[in-house]
Amino acid sequence: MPPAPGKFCWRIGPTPAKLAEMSLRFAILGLLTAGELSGYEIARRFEQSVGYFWHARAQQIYPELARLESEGLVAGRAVPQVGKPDKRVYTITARGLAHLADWVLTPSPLTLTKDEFLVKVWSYGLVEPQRAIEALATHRRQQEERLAAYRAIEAAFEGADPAAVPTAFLGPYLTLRAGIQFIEAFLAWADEAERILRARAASRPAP
Amino acid sequence: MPPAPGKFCWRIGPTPAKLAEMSLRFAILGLLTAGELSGYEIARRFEQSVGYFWHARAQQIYPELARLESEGLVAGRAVPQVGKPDKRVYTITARGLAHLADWVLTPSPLTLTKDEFLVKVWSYGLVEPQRAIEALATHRRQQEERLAAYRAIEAAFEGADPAAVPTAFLGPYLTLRAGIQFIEAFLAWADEAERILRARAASRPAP
DNA sequence: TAAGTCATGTAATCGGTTACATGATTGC
DNA sequence: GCAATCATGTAACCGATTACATGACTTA
Repeated sequence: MPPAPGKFCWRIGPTPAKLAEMSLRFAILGLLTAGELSGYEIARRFEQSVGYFWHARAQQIYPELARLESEGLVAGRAVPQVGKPDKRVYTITARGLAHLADWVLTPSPLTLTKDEFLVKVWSYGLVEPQRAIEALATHRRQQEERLAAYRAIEAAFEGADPAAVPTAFLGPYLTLRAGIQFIEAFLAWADEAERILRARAASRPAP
Repeated sequence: MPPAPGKFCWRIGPTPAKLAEMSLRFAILGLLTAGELSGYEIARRFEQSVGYFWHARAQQIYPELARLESEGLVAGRAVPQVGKPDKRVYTITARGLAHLADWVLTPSPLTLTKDEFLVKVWSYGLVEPQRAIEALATHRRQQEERLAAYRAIEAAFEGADPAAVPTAFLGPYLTLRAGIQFIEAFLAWADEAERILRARAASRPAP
């Protein structure tokens, strides 16, 4: 017997909230608009530029691809290989494309950020300013490395008029620019924070 | 019988990766450095400014407080109330404070963002520029609202020399500034994106 | 011979959400 | 009478991670 319906809510199937939040399938569909990819290749993309705003491990991708195929949103095809394991590559179907285009225009709630580093910054008052400055510099270096990687990708678009980027590259270009601008904002904030921490280190030397 | 140890890894207890990632307990400890709070009050804080970089629902907070207390990192105290349900308030202990101060200086990996909105932007090439512009504007409005809320909080610090903020408010001030600067970066990006989309809408009118 | 890449998966677990329960008080 | 606020929890579920398994080929 199914669980008894709640006092104020009778439902059949998954909750609307869940249906509205399944970004993984759309991230995969989005990647497939650029062409045929295997699960393995999709996993690689999530480690690169796309990783700035979404990520998934291989173990999540393979079952999701199978689900998408069973729903007719993607079509799989086995590809025999020599010297490498055989693979299965997927193409987005017309239905998949329509499904994605619908979803793209639906409003998104503000992202619920979970930033471990900022949780630490929240308690910077507890530690010696000099130690905080060092921790900040460590994090800054990581962000600078990522910025350099994104700038290298951006160079591929260089010279082209941003307004005339081929349609297939419009989304990738816009999200890349978002990534670059957010990292630059972090660096500007880090400068400000360091100035404040230095002033405190000077006025209250380590005990 | 416990599961047989793997080929390359014998372990006892939770994995190191998990131990290094439990930010919720430290977010709670961080909130308690400002003074005694109940689980309910902590949940409220996660809905406000702290929510910019961490969040948790009440159902997660109550068990975590119990765990923190059993580990001696916080101390709970029952408070009888009239006209309201009784509550239990928690104070951070000396051990909890030391534990938090240690963690604050450990390096953090770059945050693995999951931004549903940017997943949509990735596929903006699929839709009419005019529809994309509208979707962008909707999201922009939400960000502007949040910015206004943060600016109101910032006003409380106004006039004070940022370098001379009381130590207890240093972390909160720095994270608030981070939130403000990230939203401003989003707005600057949204301007750029809108310009690009407008240029495309003009050159290729709706079919 | 050890580590790394290509390629796809299963099993156990965990962190977090949704739904629900309870119950007094205050405001519309 | 209905909804909202204050206050604390349990149970079921799900999305995601960790660990592990397999196996051929390449590079140091």
